[in-house]
Amino acid sequence: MDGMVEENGTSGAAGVADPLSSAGSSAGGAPHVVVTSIVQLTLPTQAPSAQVQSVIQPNQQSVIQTASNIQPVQLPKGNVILVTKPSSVIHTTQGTLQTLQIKPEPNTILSAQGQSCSDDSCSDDESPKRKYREMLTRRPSYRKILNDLGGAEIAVIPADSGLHTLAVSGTAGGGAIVQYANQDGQFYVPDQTRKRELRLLKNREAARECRRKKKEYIKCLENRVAVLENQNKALIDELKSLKELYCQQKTE
DNA sequence: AGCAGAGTGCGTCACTTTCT
DNA sequence: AGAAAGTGACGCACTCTGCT
Repeated sequence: MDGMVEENGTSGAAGVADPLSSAGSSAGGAPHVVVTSIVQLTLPTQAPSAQVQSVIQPNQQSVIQTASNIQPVQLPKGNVILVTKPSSVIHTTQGTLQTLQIKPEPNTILSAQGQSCSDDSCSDDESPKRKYREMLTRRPSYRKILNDLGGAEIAVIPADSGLHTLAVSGTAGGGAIVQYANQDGQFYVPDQTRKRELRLLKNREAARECRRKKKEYIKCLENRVAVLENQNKALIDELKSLKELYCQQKTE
């Protein structure tokens, strides 16, 4: 039996763009597909299942690390197989390596371009407009990614934020609210203006939060890079010493 | 000191995704 | 389906840094 790697519950997010590589470019350029997730990994020679965590890159070899503090979960059906390279490397808790041959299941959606798709959403419509839309499909939100990674907590907006203040008192913390005088000389804020101000304020807060989460996400990826670089270095060293040992035994 | 360019954060718009 | 939340892109302001 071959090993199988599945992503949990992001089947609707096929073909998402990497926020790092897509920085500064919108619709132009080929989208680089990156999905981060908790995945369920079944190894042929290991325990029935092991919970792993990874940055998965379709069309590329993917390095997957197990996280000992994560409990295995039951995954829903209809998952996305993301690792399609036969020689993807899996790091298990035991530190052993497995080379996996991964085969798409009948109901599999592959998120990388030009790969098999048997889902209803993949019709025969190959119009440029549809392709363009598919290309623009967003990756999951940073909240979702971070939740999937089981990493940093998303902070709750404090109760004394400007948003709350505005909702209660109708005064904006940031921009000015346009006021009008009625026939009695009293000032009032037109409903439309108030709605707009509220929307702008909310969006301001949302943008701030989004940037914070983006930074957190990038930090998370950078940490992962550091870990993987260390592991890579250790593996190279190990390979080197094994080679030396082999050469020694050969010459004897 | 003055200037130019890079880097960063913010507010806003437009659009997508998620929630109710 | 409509509202709310999330986010990419853009332009602007500000700071920092290296150069003259």
